[in-house]
Amino acid sequence: MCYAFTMLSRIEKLCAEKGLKMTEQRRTISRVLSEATDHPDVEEVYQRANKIDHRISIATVYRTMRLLEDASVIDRHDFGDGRARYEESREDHHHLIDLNSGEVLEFISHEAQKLMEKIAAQHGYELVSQRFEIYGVKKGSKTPPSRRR
Amino acid sequence: MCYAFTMLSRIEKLCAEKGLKMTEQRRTISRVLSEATDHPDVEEVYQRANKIDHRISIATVYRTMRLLEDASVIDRHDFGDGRARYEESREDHHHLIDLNSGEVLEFISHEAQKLMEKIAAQHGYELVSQRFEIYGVKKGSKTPPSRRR
DNA sequence: GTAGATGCAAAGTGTTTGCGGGCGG
DNA sequence: CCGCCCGCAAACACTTTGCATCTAC
Repeated sequence: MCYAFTMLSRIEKLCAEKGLKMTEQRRTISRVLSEATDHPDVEEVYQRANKIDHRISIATVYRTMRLLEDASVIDRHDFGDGRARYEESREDHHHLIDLNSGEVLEFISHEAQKLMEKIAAQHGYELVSQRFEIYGVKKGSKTPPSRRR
Repeated sequence: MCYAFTMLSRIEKLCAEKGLKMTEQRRTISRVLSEATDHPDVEEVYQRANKIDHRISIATVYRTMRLLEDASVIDRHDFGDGRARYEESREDHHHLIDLNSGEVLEFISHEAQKLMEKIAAQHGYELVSQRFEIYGVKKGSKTPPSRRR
């Protein structure tokens, strides 16, 4: 239940580190993000934040998302639909995108992690980030439709 | 040496299949694409095509890229810089993106391929496409800089 | 009190599209 | 010659930004 506490400590840590102000808008957006279990886009975050506090503009959402992303508090993803999707940062998980429903499933694969590091090393590179995404349709379903914005 | 032949046969096959016209513009764009060894974006393809035949507009490049992509003649990628990058379709290779130079290295990994199929299957999905990308910096180099458009 | 945050609307970017004219089959 | 294709410019979707105002510290 200590969502609020958990979330605040994380954000406050960020603000302390970077000397940022903890405004009402940032608090609201942070709350929305820490309560989300999906991968909302900016518009969606904006809608949810607006329900809580309608004095919030989409420009602020964009600015705050970038802020939190730069601080590594959230991760930005691009699942191929032309806009950014976000989630609180966590380690070691990847995504399986259902091309029919747009639903995003998460999975963990240590194998993948090790494989990436190995390949990076083989090429003389240091792994900074990676993308390991699977796009598929439920077994037995028909149309492997055309994605796209 | 038979670049033109190889390329034409591919495109002509596509045109035959889909009943499309082989216009001068499409021929030029196809030639540019089959000669490329990198992963040009639309602007770059446009520049190269324009050098060969300046009666070509960027709108046509966009339309042709989509056409070829839909026909699975080329693959579209998104390496996180906000625009689409293309290459002739080939199987089983993935990308390592140098975050400092933007350079894209290719590598093959059967392990990755098998891993993806396994994971998709485990979740009851049929693998349609995947993304296996490594973003890194050369070992020993400093700034793991900020990407972004 | 002041640096930094916000809201608003305008500007940017990459991409798509409606339309009249042009060209390949 | 007919229908698909092209160039042009306007429209789009998402994101960023300049400026005046407001607010957390």
